[in-house]
Amino acid sequence: MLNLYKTLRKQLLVAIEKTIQDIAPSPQSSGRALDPQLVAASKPEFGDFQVNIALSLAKELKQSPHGIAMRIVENLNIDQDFSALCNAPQIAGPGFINLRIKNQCLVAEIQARIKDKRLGVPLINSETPDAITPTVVVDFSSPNIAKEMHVGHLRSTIIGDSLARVLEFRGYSVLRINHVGDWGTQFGMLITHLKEVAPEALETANAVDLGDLVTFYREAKQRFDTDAVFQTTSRDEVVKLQRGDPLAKKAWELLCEQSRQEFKKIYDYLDVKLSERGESFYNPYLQNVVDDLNKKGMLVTDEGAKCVFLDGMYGKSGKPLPIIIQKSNGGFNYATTDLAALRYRFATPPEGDGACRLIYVTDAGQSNHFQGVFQVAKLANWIPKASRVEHVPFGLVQGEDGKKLKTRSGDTIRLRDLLDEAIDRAEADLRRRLKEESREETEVFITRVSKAVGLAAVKYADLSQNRVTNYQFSFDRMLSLQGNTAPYLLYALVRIAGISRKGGSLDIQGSSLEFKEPQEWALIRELLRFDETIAEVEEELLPNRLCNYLFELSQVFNRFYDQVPVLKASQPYRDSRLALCRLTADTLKLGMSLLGLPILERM
RNA sequence: GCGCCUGUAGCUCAGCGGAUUAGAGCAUCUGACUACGGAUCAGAGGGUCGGGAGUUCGAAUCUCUCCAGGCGCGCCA
Repeated sequence: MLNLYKTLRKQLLVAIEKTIQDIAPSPQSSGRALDPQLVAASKPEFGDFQVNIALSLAKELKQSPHGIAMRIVENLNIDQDFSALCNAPQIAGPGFINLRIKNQCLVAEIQARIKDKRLGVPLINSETPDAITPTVVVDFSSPNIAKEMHVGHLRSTIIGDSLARVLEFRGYSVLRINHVGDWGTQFGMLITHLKEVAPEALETANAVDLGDLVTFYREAKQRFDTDAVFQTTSRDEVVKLQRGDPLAKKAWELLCEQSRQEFKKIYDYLDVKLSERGESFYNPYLQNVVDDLNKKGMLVTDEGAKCVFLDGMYGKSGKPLPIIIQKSNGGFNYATTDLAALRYRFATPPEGDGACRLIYVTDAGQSNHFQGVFQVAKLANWIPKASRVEHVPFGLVQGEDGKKLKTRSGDTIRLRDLLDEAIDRAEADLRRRLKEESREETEVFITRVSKAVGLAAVKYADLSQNRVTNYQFSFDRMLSLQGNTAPYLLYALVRIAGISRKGGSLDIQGSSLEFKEPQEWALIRELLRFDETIAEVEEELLPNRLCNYLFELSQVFNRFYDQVPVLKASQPYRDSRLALCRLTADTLKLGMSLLGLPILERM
């Protein structure tokens, strides 16, 4: 109902302006930015929208809020366009103005949706088709080379993918960047260690498999933490790599390629598309970061490292906390890379992405880091005007014990295993159900449905929570097929497909719709909320808002389905109800596809 | 110690500064299959929105403070 909202807002502004002039005519009071405080009604019985401005104007105009509300309503009633849109406004409580959209307008909206594949969601450039398509960078997933993806990567991957899908649907040119960890000290560690224990891995492709690499990595990490000599050798190895040493580079390429193959399997499985552009990509730009910061006088050499000190950032013992741009041995680290990446993403093509918005989907533990990086970028004037840089943090994945699942010490659930188990459980559940209902289905059907249900359940469990909070990882909860879960949404879809199979054509033109049941009107209102939900997700980058909406839509639909007959109804109700079914299915399908969830007709 | 985040029903969580009953789901209890798939629907019980203060006509929501938990805090990313 975004377009109705906009229209109403305009009409309200006129009426409020007039009201202010009536009560307290003054040159200052006109022409300023007024907020009509038009919001969705807090309860269905209050209508569709409520206007709250009378209460805040009361003090300023020294009149009762109720009186002001009455005058606003009078002025609204003069407007014939308004009267065509809304029933007579009601004043409630101290001075709220309740608005209810006329039924015929709601029906017209529904008719428009039936013909609109975008279901009311406008394209970003729909009003200015000649404008350049704005580019948004979504930086997500970003596993580390030589490590296996674990449940922590799942959050970044799924959330990032969903945000990218929403932005793409809105018409942005989205760069899905996989900022893989392929360039840090970890590499020095690994190469140094492999030189000793498995030199063939550095010369021959696929000499060891990823599982072994993970073990080597773990060993290397342990040596790094305990052995000072190994530490220095490792760091120097990184510097060699960063300076382009051919042997180090060759070893590095082999390791990357091996990991890449493994990552791809997971991404294909999850139906996630990404462009790999790891940290190493920005290597040629690192020195510039140092030089430019130096020119701007922002660098301080401290204990041999080149640092930026920011106001208000202190470490353990109250000492100012630096952001290290170049290490004492000449190497660069992640702040430098992130700064180089930020510049590249804003820079105009071809030597940059020309983005207007940067979105980083990483765990909340990196909040401080990004805050620092963004602040340095701001001070250095590297963030163009009218552009946005956002860290999209998400909480930890905790074990049943409430503690963080360790990523480096080894006790991690492999992502692949998690997904497989989800699918296995979905399959067992499906087979049990088939037996109970004496249904016969082919193995192909069972495999396909289990995979879709399992993966959808895992994804949805993650997406449906506010990403900021930690979440306790639990197979049982994740895979539960009851309540606010993917299977519930899928089931609503399956029911509609069932109606269609039983002879209800969903190919409705919707030229003569007629509704009479409250369950129909509730469903209509719910369907029309889709566009504002998408707008919200685009702005706040919270996919759980879309999940909530789809769940509520499914609930409202199930109520309608349960209480209002469709196929047995007489015309014109039968076709009108079929139109609602069709629109519900379209909305669910589109919404679920924006979450990256698979869709089924039968389950 | 400092910084960031979180604290809402037994459990998992929604909640856009607004209306005498703060919402879902799970779990518990009670109903509904001669029905378009019951993986559903109707209903019940269950809350000092961590504590306190402040701003406001109005606070779960904004500010401050305290308490509890999580994460981070110099050359890992």
